[in-house]
Amino acid sequence: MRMAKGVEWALHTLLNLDMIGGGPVGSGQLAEAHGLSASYLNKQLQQLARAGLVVSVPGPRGGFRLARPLEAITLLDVVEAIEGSTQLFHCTEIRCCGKIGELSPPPTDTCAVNAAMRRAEEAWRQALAAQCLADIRGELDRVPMVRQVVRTVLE
Amino acid sequence: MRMAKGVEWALHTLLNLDMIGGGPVGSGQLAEAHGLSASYLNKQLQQLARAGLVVSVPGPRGGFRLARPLEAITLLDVVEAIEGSTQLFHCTEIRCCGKIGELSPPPTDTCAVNAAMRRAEEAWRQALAAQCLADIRGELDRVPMVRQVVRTVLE
DNA sequence: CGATCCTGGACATGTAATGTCCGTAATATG
DNA sequence: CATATTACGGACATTACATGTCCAGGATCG
Repeated sequence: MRMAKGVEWALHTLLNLDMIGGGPVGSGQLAEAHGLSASYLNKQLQQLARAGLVVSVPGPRGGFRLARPLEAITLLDVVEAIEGSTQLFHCTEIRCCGKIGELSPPPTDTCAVNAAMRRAEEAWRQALAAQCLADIRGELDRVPMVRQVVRTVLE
Repeated sequence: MRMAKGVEWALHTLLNLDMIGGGPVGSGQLAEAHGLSASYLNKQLQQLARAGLVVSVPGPRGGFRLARPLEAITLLDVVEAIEGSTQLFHCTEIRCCGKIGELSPPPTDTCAVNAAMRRAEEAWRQALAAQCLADIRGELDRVPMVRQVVRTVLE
């Protein structure tokens, strides 16, 4: 049970896109900035584009730019864009299988185990939705050099 | 990003062990109850035993029994026993890699991205720890037949 | 027109969950 | 004591999915 690395890549890349300003940046440059695989990061950026978090610009001098300010992008937005779903627990209804399932009447309610796990995940989702990327940028800005280095690397 | 099925198996099996009462039940019977793979469920039960949630009894008429009442077993206990860890996000410190990493001074603080993700996961863990299996049993008991069927199947 | 860059699919690789098998140890029963 | 039953634990095969690569298209700028 482990989140895809693409989430980490996407979060740092979105923060870099913000620090550089408005112009689009190519996926190759964004990959070089953190030593990532260019073609694979490109896949993640396409998912961010489909989710409406970034805008893709084809052609020379093209690339990706933020679709909206970091204040309007939550951690949940990014996780769902990359992972596709934030559902950790998948109920397979084993209460309906085996001997117990055969002897039990077909259930009409939702599985109590499933419901309990979903309640916990909802707390996670809310905590993800309560934090936006601007909050993280605020922490980064307390460290000197960071913004300057990013601008140097991405021109 | 998906939780192991073993967590679902373990939760239902622990609930069954409670409904049957005190005597140990073999992993084969517990697997038949929900149509699960006997040898694989046995692995999960061994992990629950190592975590101290169940007690294993070798020999004929042996099996597994609860180590403590359901009031003292939380969802977090079970998830950690099966998954080994509840850490979803793994920071690979990509801020130290690539061109940005080379130009930046070695960081002394924890990565802000990592910190934010950990805050969200902590909310999840707390929600898991706030629910015990006795709560789920309470919901199950509102459905008729359940307890009776389990006792019939597991003798 | 040609170079650059995104798009999207196909494909290969690596890793972890899932599932099976078998030999060993422990213990209740006859 | 002998045997059957059960847990224990390692080795192995299978499957699913994340990761990574590659290539043929399409869009756009100069």
